[in-house]
Amino acid sequence: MRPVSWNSVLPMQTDRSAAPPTCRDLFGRFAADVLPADLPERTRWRLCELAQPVGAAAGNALSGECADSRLVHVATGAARLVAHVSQGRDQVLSFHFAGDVVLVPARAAHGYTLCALGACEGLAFKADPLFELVRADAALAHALLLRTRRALARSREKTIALGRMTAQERLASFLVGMAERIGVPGAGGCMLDLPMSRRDIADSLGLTIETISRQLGELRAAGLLATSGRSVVRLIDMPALEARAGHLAAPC
Amino acid sequence: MRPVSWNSVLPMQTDRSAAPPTCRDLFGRFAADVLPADLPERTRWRLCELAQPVGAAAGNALSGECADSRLVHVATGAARLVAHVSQGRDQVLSFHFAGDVVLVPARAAHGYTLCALGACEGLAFKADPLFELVRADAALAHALLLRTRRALARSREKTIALGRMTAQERLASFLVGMAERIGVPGAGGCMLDLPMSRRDIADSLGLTIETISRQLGELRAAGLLATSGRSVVRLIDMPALEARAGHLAAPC
DNA sequence: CGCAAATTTGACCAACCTCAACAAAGGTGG
DNA sequence: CCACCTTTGTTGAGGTTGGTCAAATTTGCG
Repeated sequence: MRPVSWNSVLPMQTDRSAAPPTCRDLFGRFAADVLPADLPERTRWRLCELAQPVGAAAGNALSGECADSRLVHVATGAARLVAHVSQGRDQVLSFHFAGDVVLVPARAAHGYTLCALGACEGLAFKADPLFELVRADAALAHALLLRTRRALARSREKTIALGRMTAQERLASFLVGMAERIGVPGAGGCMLDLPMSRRDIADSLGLTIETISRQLGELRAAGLLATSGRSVVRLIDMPALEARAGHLAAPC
Repeated sequence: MRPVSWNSVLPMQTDRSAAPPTCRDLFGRFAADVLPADLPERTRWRLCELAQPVGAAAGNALSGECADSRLVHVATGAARLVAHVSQGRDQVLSFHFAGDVVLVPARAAHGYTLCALGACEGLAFKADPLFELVRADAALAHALLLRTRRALARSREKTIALGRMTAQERLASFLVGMAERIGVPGAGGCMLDLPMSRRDIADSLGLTIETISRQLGELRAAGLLATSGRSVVRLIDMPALEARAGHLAAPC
């Protein structure tokens, strides 16, 4: 039972050199993930000009607090979008994995940072010129609109969790959500290798690390899941977890 | 689902006032608020075909729990988007006023309802055919993307409030936000005429009506605001309110 | 003016936070 | 490969914020 190490796979190795991936590599991934197939060459070129490769090691900012808002495509690794409320009070707004696109707001009523969980790299675009470009291409606009709608839906789910759920419901809801995104179904339950720490989970669910730990313990005691090491969780009874997550039963 | 013609009249119950707005009126408002000026006539026509007038009196559903998600343009009045967690546990996701556009999700892990606060009317579009249309028009897509980005930003602010703020900070933050949207600046402070009840505010901030009442009392005692009747609030000291809302000071 | 609904207030309670000590994990260097 | 050590996570005791229940009060409509 040796947990798979995230970091062993991640170190950025393009091909021959030890150099970080070229903008070209990253742009290829970005294009494959989000750009429509029939995007005009001219627009593609403009996008490539706007793209800035970003990368960071565990815990560091991919795209720090910034005067203008940005859109970041995560190519490898995982990241968290954090809002800084005040000294020692952070709120994780969302987690992101390879293939995701994140809108990182400019500093406003609060500061925002996109932080790497483990090594992470991607492409950043300044929002203003990007959305100016988008204005001219319906397919691109449609693609970004779809992503933004999905982000909105996730954000609303989080609002529901933080506003009206108990600690246990929030954690169950978090685990079910992660299972959908990065879970590996297998015999005896869905395997999760969580790239984020207890603190990240706590800051995401509006709780403390102690509460996360205790609630995990309760779910373990109830036989709904098993843990192994820091990051591996096996979800044994998904239906029961979904029930505790306060999910509606099948529509009437 | 009934086809709608240019001349059809709003299917609303009573109209003591002379002229209830026709679908034409509503579409005109919608077009003025969100459609780009140079939208092709053909697209405009298709949109008009998709539009369904909706309206409700205080407390009633404008667009109830539904099998498919919808986009609603609020023409007059105000509304709240509510998620139903379980019997007696509701979470208000957002408030909307005349001119706003709301994405009402289909029933999924939770049920969603768009409810009128006071009399409210608008136009609803089924999301799927609408976003199919959007695919062909960059300007329209751009307009909706902008609205969706704004909704995402608001949703994130709410996440921050619910996750990491105290009751008083949440209320201050709510009041500051409402002041920006529907406040009327005047001598001696910004006047707010809140269309929502204490319960709505509580369900929006993840608190109870009692806590809202108590915190309002504290802010009143601190001289930051004055209340008059159920719905009128005068924000006397905005800077102090913003400070209590946990807003960052001016950028460094 | 009368009344039902909304709001305010008070007393008490519990979920979750805080603080502190302890245990496990997993990386490092011998 | 193992001992060490730092970081991360777990567990326990006690405090606080905000929830719950109940009653008094206000509001604004008819």
